[in-house]
Amino acid sequence: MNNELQKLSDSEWLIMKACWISGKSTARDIYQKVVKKKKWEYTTVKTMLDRLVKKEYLEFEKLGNLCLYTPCTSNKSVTESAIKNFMNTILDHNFMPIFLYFAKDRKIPSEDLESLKKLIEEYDQ
Amino acid sequence: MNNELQKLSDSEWLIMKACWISGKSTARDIYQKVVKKKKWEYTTVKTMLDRLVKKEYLEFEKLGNLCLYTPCTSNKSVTESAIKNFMNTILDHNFMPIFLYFAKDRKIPSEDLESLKKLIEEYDQ
DNA sequence: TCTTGACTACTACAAATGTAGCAGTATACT
DNA sequence: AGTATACTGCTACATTTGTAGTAGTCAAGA
Repeated sequence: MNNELQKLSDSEWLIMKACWISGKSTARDIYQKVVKKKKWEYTTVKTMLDRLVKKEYLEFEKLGNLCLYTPCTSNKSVTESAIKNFMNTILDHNFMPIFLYFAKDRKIPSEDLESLKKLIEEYDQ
Repeated sequence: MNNELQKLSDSEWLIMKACWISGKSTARDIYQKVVKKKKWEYTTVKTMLDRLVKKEYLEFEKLGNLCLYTPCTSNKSVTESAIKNFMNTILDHNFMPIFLYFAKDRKIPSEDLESLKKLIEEYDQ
């Protein structure tokens, strides 16, 4: 479900990540997480939260005079459609450039390598 | 070099792909390729070409009254930085979601699988 | 040479995005 | 109770993106 969501901008991704980590949170909570990465004003974060509600990535709720925001999309499914879109519009379903990038990236945790090998085995039989 | 280029939008990607395939081309050439995928007006394509010149992805040249556009960026390097940005802002350098997506995608050409295996071998020694 | 069509240069305009500011109200401290 | 704070709701405004339209010019055919 939740299929036809509008795309997220890079900035909105940053906000959503904080929301997914925190679960139901006040604007200030999210602000405090996010400001460590980006020097945004509180109201900037607030604006983006409200836009994410409008885009139906977050649910909105009031507790007294506080605004609470809760993710109503999962990180997993949103990430998946981001990948799908990326493979579609940028890479034309060609995985090689990613694999090359992966292979060149010397910072890869070796568990990733292991998982990948396992996936290939499975896929391969 | 050519490092700090502005990001391309999805639509601009479509145009750039046509440009990379065609090399130096007139606006009409590009339009004819692109219109098969997107029902854009000629002037829409023209506008995007001009924006891509401004963004320094294309070089501009006149031949008589014709406008010629030539890529001055390589598909490879632009793709690479798109991947970099994607890994950065969306996936936090975690390759697993891509691999999972790859593994689930039953339409993968088996050469891709082979190449991936080879890459892993190399990386793994 | 007049007309028609192709091309370009320039302009347009709404929606999305980045980035807040401000005024008003609710709270909490003195 | 009065004052300083914290929050919210609303507004703002420049830039980027999507998507053209139009007027003027050049070239080719009648």
